[in-house]
Amino acid sequence: METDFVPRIRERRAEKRSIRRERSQGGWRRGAASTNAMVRGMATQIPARILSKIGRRDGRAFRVTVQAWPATGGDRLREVYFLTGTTLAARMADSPEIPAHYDFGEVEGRWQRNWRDEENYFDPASPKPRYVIDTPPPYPTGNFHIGNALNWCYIDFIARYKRMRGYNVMFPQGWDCHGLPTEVKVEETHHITKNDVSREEFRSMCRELTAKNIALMRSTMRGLGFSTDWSHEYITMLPEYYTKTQRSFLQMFHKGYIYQSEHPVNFCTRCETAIAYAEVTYDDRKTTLHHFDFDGVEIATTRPELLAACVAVAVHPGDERYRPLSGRKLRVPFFGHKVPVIRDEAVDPAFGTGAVMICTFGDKQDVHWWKQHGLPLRKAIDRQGRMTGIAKGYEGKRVDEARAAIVGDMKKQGILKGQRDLEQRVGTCWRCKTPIEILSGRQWFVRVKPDEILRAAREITWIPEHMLIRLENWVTQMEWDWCISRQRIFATPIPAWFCRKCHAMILPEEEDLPVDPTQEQPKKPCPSCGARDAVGEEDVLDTWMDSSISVLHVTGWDGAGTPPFFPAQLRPQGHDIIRTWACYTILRSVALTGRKPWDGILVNGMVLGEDGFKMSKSRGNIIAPEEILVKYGADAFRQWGAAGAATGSDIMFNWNDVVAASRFQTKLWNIARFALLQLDDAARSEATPVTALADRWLLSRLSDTVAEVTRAMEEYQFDRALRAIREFAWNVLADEYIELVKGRLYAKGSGRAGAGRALAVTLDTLCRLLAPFLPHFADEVYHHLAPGNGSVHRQPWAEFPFSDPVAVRDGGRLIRLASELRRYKHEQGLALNAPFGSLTIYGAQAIDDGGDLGRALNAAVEWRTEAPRLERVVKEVRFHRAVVGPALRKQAGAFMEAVKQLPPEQLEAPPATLHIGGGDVAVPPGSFTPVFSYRIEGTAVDVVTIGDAVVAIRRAS
RNA sequence: GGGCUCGUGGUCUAGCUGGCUAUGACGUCGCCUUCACACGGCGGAGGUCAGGAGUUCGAAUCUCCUCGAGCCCA
Repeated sequence: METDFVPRIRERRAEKRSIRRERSQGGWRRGAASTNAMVRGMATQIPARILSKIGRRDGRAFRVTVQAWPATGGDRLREVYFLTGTTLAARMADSPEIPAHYDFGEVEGRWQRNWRDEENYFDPASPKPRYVIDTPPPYPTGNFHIGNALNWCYIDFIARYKRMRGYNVMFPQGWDCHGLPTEVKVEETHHITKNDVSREEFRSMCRELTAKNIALMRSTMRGLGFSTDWSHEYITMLPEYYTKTQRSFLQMFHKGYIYQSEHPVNFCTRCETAIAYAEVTYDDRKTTLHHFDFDGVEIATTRPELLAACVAVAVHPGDERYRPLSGRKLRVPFFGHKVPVIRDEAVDPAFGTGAVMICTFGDKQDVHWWKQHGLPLRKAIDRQGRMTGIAKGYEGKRVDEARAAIVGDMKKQGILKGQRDLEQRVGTCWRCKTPIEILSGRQWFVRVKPDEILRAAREITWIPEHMLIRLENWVTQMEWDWCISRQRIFATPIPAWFCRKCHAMILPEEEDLPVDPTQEQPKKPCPSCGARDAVGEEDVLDTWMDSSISVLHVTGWDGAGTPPFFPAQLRPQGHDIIRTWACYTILRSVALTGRKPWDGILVNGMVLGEDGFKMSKSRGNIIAPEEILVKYGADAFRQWGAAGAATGSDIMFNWNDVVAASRFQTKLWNIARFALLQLDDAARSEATPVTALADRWLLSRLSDTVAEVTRAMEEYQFDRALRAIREFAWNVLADEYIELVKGRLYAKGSGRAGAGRALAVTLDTLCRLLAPFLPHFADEVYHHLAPGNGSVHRQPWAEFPFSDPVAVRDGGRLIRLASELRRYKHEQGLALNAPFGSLTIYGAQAIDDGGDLGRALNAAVEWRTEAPRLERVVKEVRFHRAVVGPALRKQAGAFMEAVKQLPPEQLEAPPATLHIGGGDVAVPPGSFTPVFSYRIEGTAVDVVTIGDAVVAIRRAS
């Protein structure tokens, strides 16, 4: 039976590959037939997939890890079975307290239930230094997407780190509720349009949907293990918050920041609302370019129906054809008004006839010219998409009807010169695909004062630094003020009325807020004429008006002056919204408090799909955080977030990195498990001295790691921090140290206590370093390590000054000897634990390793300081360019050539000067070292050179 | 069209103020059932550092140009 159970090695390797492949593809399938058959031989009721097997050919002990599906159905289980005799007996592990396998689902769920929200609350009364984070309030779509998740990982790393460093941390969570997407979703789900129900009813439907979506996103955030301060949650659609939005509006109005003006906006004539640029989608459509005679000048246009709105004709300043037109006025066909000819660089002389008509407004370029040249405004299209009174003869016609009619009339009059097809990108309403019109209306604006914004922006620390340039460029080239009015419903109402009698503006008092002017009348009569009949402003505020006071809100703004916790310490956000959220927040903070909003801003990159493009529904490259959580868990995801890319650069999602993270976690678990199983009373006692070389070497390396990780955390370089931890845990601790001292630990001799102590200290420190990144894992291990101490997240940050230069130097040699001799042994075809005979190590200094090397290699080791009786031959020369270059400059190349030509004895004892190119040159000390090889005559001894040591190996027969 | 960023083995990535044999992961190939871990260990192959020019004793790194990609904005 047992022999059946041990497949031949080659088969197992293939099986291992296939298991990996399946795992990387994400799901487990029922195993290959052969595997199943073997398992069925053991326990027929359990369909299972063998993951790994350990056994002994002639012994009794087999261990089999299988993936099993319980007979009752439900989730698959992963368990370890021990084969005793011919039956499978299910057992968890050899230690009941420390399971052999780390079950991330179970552990993460358990800790998330154990952690209490109160542990993360900001304490306003605390004497600790403050660390207030201006967390971004996401739009409650119901999906907390992977880009958010990355950003929140960064925030959580910082929050957890700063708490351990003794800060009073505020990690609030907001929700930026208002906006069109929710309105549209509500219309879809209720099968209505917003005009079918009252404003208030519509708003309440939106609020209901938003609340549902917030709940969904909260649960994803909890699943990722974020240490959010839920006592500082804010929701912009609630009166508590939007009262502040309205208050800020009034204050900015009174300070002269806010004004009204006529301005063009994108408008969907079917939905009868203005829409933002972000809501315009572009379609490639075929249109017709009409050439016609415009008072003697041939003009090409796709929109002849806008002739009534024509306010100028533009030509390129260098276009010779139109030089005579300069300064002239032209008469508009059909409508008779006269328009100037203007010259502008932006006109493409090669397009159409090189002369274009500027209409208010045919496209964005028209708006630009209109603004730049101070042209008059002629409205030819109304909000329903019909021609207005100025389009005499076409009044009341729809745009497309008017176009057909006017083209017909051009033909009749003989001014139509030609037509051709044109591929054109047309801006359309993202929702109904109606081509958008640019219409002018009365809008509210916030005055943008570039100097004010720049001054504050430059007082803020930008990480990475170059992100400030984006803001600077944007602010200095902004042509228009910020339009803050929207013609929508689900948003903060603009708190203003207009007197029906004298049209004066009526504003509420701050203490009367919040108000909805469409639902209520002002408390006081019109200040100009005393009338009591006012019409409420129907426009609402841009949602950036809500979110750009998030920092004021969380720092405790009550409308009077500077808030108590202002400015915040950190604003984390994406670079896609530097020009909006970051810019507007700075503008508003300066306007309302006169100060910068935060000490620093940490800009995270975008998450790109596996194909390298921004994730989007249309590309189908979206990966939801939940998918990763289910397959690999929160801690693996968080590791991906930390290590996937340098802070601030875009990060391409790839499953490999998540898999690598999860493997590191497994490795860490096994390291921790090993260490925990070694811990006895001596190891736990602070009084146990650490004296052995290897142990002191480990602690020195640990100390360096703590310093490096701390430095990286202070600079928000999470990839560097995690890399340092991985390097230490995997290479230094597991591969080098543990392999070296295992023998000492198993031997139960006198040196055991020191190694145990070193392991205990290291594991404790490692838990603290890991806590910000792998909060569940770190708490799990810490709980096993120090059961009475509570959560690792309540512990202070790792601090471990341990400087032992001798241990670093000699320990490094020892480690190198161990690893190179292990490799040598392997190359000789020996199993690594096979007897290795006796070694004599010749070195300049004796190293007291306490017998570690001998045990690790299973060899008798003798250390000698005298020179070996061997022939030494100089093999090559190694140059130290950092010494050679600065000392010799241009002669460096020639110098190195000359050194290579020296006889061996001079390489060992360099001359003071060298003759190069007709002159003597001083040999810089330390500019090169000879590399030796050794030979021996006559005896059956292998010789290996490792660094400056020579090892003579007398193999066991 | 403008701004910003980026281009490093098959794939992803580190490399900041120029100086060891260009880092690591995944993949790949070979060897190893080792008492924490086969989700492991050891080893190998695989690189014109996008291309070109310049500065320098020395360039993945600094400068300029070209090509390509991404993001944001017109």
